[in-house]
Amino acid sequence: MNKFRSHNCNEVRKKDVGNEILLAGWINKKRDHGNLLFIDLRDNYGVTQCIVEKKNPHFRELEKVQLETVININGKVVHRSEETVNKELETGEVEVEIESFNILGTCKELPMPVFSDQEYSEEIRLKYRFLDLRRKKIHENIILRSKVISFLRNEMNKLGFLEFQTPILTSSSPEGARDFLVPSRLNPGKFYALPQAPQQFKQLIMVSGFDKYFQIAPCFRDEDARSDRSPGEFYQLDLEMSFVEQEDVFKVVEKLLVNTFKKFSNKKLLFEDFPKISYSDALLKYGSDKPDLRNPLVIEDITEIFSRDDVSFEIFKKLVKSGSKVRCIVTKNTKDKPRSFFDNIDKWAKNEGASGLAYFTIDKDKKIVAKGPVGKFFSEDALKEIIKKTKAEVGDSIFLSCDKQKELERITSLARDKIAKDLDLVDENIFAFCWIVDYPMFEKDEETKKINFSHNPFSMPQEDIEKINFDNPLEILAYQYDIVCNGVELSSGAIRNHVPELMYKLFSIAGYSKKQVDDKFSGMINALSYGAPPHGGIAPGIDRIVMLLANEKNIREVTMFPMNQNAQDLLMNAPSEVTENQLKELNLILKLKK
RNA sequence: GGGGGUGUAGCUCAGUUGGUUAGAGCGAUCGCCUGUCACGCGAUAGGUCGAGGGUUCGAGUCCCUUCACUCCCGCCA
Repeated sequence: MNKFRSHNCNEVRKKDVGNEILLAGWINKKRDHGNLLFIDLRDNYGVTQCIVEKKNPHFRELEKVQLETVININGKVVHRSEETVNKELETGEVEVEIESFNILGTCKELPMPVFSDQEYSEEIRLKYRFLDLRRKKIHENIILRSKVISFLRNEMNKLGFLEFQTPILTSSSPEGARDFLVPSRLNPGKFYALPQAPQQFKQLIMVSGFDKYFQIAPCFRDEDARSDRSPGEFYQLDLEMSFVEQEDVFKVVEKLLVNTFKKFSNKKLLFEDFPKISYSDALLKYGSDKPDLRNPLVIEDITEIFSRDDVSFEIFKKLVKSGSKVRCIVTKNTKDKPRSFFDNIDKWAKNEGASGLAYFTIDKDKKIVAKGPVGKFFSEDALKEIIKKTKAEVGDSIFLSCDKQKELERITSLARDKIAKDLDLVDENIFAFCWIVDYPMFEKDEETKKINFSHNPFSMPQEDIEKINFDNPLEILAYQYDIVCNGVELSSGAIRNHVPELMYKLFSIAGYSKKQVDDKFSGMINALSYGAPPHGGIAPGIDRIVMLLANEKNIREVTMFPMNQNAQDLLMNAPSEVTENQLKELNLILKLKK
């Protein structure tokens, strides 16, 4: 037995009654009855109630000890009387009669309470993260994170994947996010970049013949934060496999995620075989490439209805003539919803920058009619056509929006969420996974009209090289895929392009010369010329997986030491200024914007 | 870079139409209390109302500027 403790704070049970024990931990809570003092002692494992009476010579001293002071006590384990058993506590049938104690770590007046369910500002939580992390919920989240990572690592090992580390100081790449740069002392004027992902390294590992690789990989991207996106750094379960097709990757990852989510959550999985939705379908049916499939609402395109002569909705008809589209969302059996339900949604849409959401409800007397402000614009035949197209029924309502495709996707996607929320259609108690597949290789920047890679420039186009129509680059689809769960993008992956000539060709479409490709991707393009196996992989985001499992809406709740929105670490005071000498060694001169 | 929200005691918050000395709970300090588990009771201390400027006889409250935190857009192969 060591000098601090014989048991942890969640171990003592009835069987220990009568024994002298040593406990160590933080003072979670005191209840001082004047002649009787209760002390809840807390550690990583739990809480044990300790008790001391006035006759004990240490009583006065213990009464004065601050909360969150670290002490150890020795004392005798005793039964609690039946009325005083605490069922909330695993150790609640017993308590420890303190005989003596030591203060191991004193505690000043707390800037924020530890034992409290109150919420605190991020600022104080991050500044005193070590206190925040003592609190039950986040403490458990971080433990969950550890367990999830161990589990993933173990599963990967079982599947025959080898874990390798890849460099943290590497080279800047032209595609993708902004890099974090590190100046090189030995190479004046040159910079390393922190890896945005070990993308090129994992491909090199495949070219090196290792067959199956994984890593719990830190990734660094200098982009602005969101609630589900830490500034600076995050972790991926990075994996890559040789001699695989898309389906082989799917099989591995699907099973891995199903096992993980079943093990660490009680929520139901809506699909154990993840549905595969093409990128273009996703944008049509959900307005987004990260649809929340818990939401049953689906968007339908009914543009063609507005070229009919028996539809007199002139505003939409005019817009359609000039290239806009009309899409709609059908809500089941909403004919008895009050006017305010519809008007609120219309008002909400206007607030979101749309021109509003038109709506009508399908009803039937002798014939099918549309009720609502725009109902009168549709003939019975037109309504029948809409019903056929959207599978709507009498009693359903239809919300319509008309705009240019991109804006229309944006607003219908938001409307889908909003309407589902108002109608309470989303079951919070399930996980709905899906694959988004068939991403286009390229996209057009609407402003510059330039063709860019839409996702990963190293992805393999789907056609045979000879059949690819390079004159229509926007039509080229790639073996590129995402996993989405409950509307959260969890991973991105691809079958990689391992053919150098094809790589040069694709980069040339995005405006890179052969020389630029050779310069920027020298390691990889060179490696591909010396016997590269076909290979592919994916990289599920660990922080987001844990966020979903912990039922949290913010990534900082599952990150031990996160930075704030301005990418500052308030605890360690980073980033910070450096000395003149450090700058000089690095051949740097600061020229700050005023 | 842009838009929204928030900012009052150590912490969480209230503060009316602009009106006397800015309040509560928790925490801290002191006192009382032998069965609590959010113990209870009493008292005390604790405030640049984020900062600066303006309007006004008078500003926590209205206006302008600015800062911090946060959410969103842009960005995130």
